[in-house]
Amino acid sequence: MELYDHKKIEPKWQKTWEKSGLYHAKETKKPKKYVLIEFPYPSGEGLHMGHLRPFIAGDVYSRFNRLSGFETLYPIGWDAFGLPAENYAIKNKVHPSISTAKNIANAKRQLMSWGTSFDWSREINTTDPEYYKWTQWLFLQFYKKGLAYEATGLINWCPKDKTGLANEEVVDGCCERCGTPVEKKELRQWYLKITDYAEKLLEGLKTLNWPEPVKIQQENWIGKSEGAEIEFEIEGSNSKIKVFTTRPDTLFGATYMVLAPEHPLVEQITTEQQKGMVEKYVNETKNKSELQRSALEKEKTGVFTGAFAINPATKEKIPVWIADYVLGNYGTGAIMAVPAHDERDMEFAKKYKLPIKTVINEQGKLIDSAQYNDLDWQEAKKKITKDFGTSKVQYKLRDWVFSRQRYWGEPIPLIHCDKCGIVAVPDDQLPVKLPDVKDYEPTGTGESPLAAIDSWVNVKCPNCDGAAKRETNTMPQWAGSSWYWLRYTDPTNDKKFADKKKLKYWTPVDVYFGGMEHTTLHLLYSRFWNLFLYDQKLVTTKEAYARRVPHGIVLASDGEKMSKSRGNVVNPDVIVDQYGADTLRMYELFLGPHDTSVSWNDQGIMGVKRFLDKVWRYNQVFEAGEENKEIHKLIKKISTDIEQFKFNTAIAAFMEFLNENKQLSQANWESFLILLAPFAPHITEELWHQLKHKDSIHEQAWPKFDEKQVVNNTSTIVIQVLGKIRATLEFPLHATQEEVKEKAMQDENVKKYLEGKEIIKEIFVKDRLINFVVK
RNA sequence: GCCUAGGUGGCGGAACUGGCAUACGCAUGGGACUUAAAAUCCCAGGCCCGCAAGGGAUUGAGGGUUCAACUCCCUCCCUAGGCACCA
Repeated sequence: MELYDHKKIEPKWQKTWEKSGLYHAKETKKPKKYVLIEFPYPSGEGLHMGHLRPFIAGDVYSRFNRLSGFETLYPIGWDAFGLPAENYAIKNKVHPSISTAKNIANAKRQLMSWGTSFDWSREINTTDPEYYKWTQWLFLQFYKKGLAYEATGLINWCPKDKTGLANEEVVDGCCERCGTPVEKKELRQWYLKITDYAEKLLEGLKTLNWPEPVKIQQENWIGKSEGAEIEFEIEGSNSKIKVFTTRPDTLFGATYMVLAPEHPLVEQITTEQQKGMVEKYVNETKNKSELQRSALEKEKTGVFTGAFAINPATKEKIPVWIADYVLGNYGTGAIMAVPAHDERDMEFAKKYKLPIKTVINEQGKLIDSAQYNDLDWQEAKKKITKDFGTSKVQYKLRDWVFSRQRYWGEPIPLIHCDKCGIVAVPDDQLPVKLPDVKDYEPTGTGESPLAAIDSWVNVKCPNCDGAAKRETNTMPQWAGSSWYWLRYTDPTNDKKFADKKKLKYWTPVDVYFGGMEHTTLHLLYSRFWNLFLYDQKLVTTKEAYARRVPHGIVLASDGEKMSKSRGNVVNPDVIVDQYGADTLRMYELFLGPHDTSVSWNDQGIMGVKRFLDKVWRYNQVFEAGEENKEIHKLIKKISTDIEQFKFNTAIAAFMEFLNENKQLSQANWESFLILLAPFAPHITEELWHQLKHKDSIHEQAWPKFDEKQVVNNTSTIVIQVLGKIRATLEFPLHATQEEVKEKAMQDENVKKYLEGKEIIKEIFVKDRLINFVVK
């Protein structure tokens, strides 16, 4: 008997499928399914086990839907702009487009070798000018609606390398490459006004079929809070300090104020005497990250400015401090501190011996608050807001820094003209192509390497024809991924980013597989783009992704993250070579539940390999037996498990079925193979053809089950005495309490525990158990 | 620090809406086949006591609710993801 030779059979079918265009999606009369995975970044190391998880899950789901009669779109592309390619270019003087093309070819080979059913006819690449033309065009729509604006912002700055650094390149506050302590540098930046969409982003969440934790995390990230803005006068100054507070009802308990060190009033109000200390403190915090500032919870620090404000309620003089636990970019950058009712304020007040005044009692009623005494705090919140301030809704969400001082990104398609100001590049001049450069080295000024290319920078103003300069910032990597699923519906259109009819057929994405780590950034950013485009009537659905299926990361066998430096990376190529793609696919799914992180370990892979060998042998010696009702249970189990993305238990069910059913009818066996086809597409296709079929197994109809065949006709009932199991007995389905009790009483072991006891209570759960409570 | 999730045999994991904890797989032990090995097939145990029948304990730790808790509640410990320039 011939053994299953994956090295021969798998590539054979991969070629056949590619040639026949089996997985190409078309706009048809059939109902559609749009299955999406987060498109990969083509790194030099190739795809790893982490990519396998969502890609195979998406593949199984897509194949299942095709078999179930849906026109199914499962597209793929490359999110290819980004930091590693640029850093590689600096080091090795290789143009990023060359290293990227090489990496894409390798990753594509890997994806093919896994037997994935991507529609390669729709492949896209964010670094392709035909693609980023539309990324630029879409950016201009934001710009034209006033949702893109310029402002200064702080970047990480390495004073030795004279270059800006990404957060990832900063290790323990120092430059990753040279170890120099990183400073902050103020630079001109472009922002997208995502905060304008805070409310819509929140509203939309309610309509989505997403896991609750993902929704909650986005909700908390947006961080809506309702409160009041209150102004405090400064003694001996015309300026006022404006604060935002969610608890205006505690105004009478505000015993001091705190400004963020970067607050614009700091310089103005600091007294001569305190000046030295304040400046020192401001400089120290400048180079702390926000994380450090809020993490150093235990050691809160601050300095007194020497100035006093007037509490508008009590008219008392209260000191104004600065402290880095107040952040400049949240609220107004200043707080009224109420130590009695806020933990952080309390800690700070204790440390610096500031007064603490309780204004709300245990029943939630106001005390020591003049005419508001005895009011419930919620009632008081309304009244005090009205009397001393204005009500205000505040979000934690901040506007999105949309520029990078780097080469390998989409140029921002704007032109600076002395006469006309900022002018958008006209549509017919898009794309603004990235020029070829010889040097990727940083300019030393913090500007993008593009700024050094005079021939590219100097242009005529599209408005007045006068001398003008191009914007030299590029977009962040997020840009290309903020709309890519729309392009898949119409990837070669050169008139529009996508045809509306095609958008209408395919969108929204039905299921989006992706990592938990993308919850608050990519997932929120791309929802924002879609909501905006919907308002511009450019797309046909409000929300981009109807359903989100997060997955856990694949850890190494030591439970740590796979990484080159730890030397624990498992290369999928090796597994494909040794065991075959079908084994790799099934083992990866069998490792554990889709949404939790799993540890890869090579040992268990033999179990799956043995199972597939068993399937192979079963087919070789196949002799038709009798119809078996067990297949109905299996069809139901596999169908519901795939729909719930419980792939590991589906595979267990396949194994159990084959262990227990040594004989099957021809029809039952063929059903089994079709059920298995989404998981192990190669071996099932081969066996299907061995059974003398001419067409592909992946074009068959998903088997149906008969609900009547699924139910058992007996039930195993557990007999408990005082909650402890003393026997398990078989009964016909739906046995009554009397029947169960009667038989249970005859059981020797049960008798032993009932002897001499009085039954004071019986709990009976139909077809499950009976519990005798005795005294 | 803040937001989100998780902790079950030697290992990966299963368990409906509170109702037989440990399905399935790995590893382990025994047996069959074989000159032998591999492959394959069959069986077993899982922590403690017992030859066995059986009994007891057990789902990160401690407490609570319940006839009944992996599941619900409280406190604590540990791990993972995110924290806005990695994507």
